Amino acid sequence: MNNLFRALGDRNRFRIVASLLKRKELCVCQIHEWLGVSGATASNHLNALGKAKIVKSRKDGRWVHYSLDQKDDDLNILMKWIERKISEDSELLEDLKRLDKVTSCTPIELRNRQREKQATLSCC
Amino acid sequence: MNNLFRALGDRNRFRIVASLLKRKELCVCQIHEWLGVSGATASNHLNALGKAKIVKSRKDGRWVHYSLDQKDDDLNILMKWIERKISEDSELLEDLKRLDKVTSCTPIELRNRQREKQATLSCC
DNA sequence: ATTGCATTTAGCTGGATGACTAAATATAAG
DNA sequence: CTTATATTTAGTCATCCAGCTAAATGCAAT
Repeated sequence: MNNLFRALGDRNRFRIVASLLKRKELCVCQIHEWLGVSGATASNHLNALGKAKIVKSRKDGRWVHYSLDQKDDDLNILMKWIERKISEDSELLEDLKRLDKVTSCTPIELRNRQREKQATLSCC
Repeated sequence: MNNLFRALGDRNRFRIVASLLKRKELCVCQIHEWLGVSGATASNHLNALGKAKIVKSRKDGRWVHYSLDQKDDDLNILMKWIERKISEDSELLEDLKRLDKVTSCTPIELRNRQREKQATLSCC
């Protein structure tokens, strides 16, 4: 029981949950970039959240996308509670704004753009 | 925000919260006895929960009684959620049964009984 | 005042854990 | 097949923290 709270008690893991409440699905490299920690550390945190049944993963080529695991109804209620608290937390909201910058110019999209516009040589 | 969860993430602090959901008010020595940790450790955990605004204390002579701080409505909602989860957690329920043994023969009551029945010399 | 008990504070220690880098694995693209 | 990239795993290190004991504080009863 307390393991759930332990998983949510780490600042960066909590930020991950907050980001997934906002963006539904994020890959490891996006989270790694947003948190400002190494990819390995991001991966470890996501693994910890997975063991706590808070998130689930989906493999897509060489990327692994994580999202909130919504199988448990009680946990969904808790997540709603957290979501509401976040909406009152200006510091965290500010933090989450920076998430947009990461997701608007993600490695995936970057690669796609590069592939599409290879001839024109335009880049973000 | 995550500090709340961090406070709840420790096994013994979570047990304290569970005990206070069940018994409304407990003194340090009762918690110390039930948790099976030193009085100093119990005191430290209660202090940590106090800083997280989860519990409040009331001084009564040489004893300090702790109870859930119910000033924050959002926190009350979370506590209700926790209470419901506890009611489904057989291991923790079993754990809480042992709390009755402590509270039914607490230092306070023990002292009172000793004082009252000093002549008869009967004791639990 | 002195003694005794409840609690807190201070100081210490071992274990847990979050961070890193490097190496291993997996997959996609050339 | 080779190279490049994403992720995970392994190993290391520094820090945090829960536990302890001992000492200090606060209170009440003798």
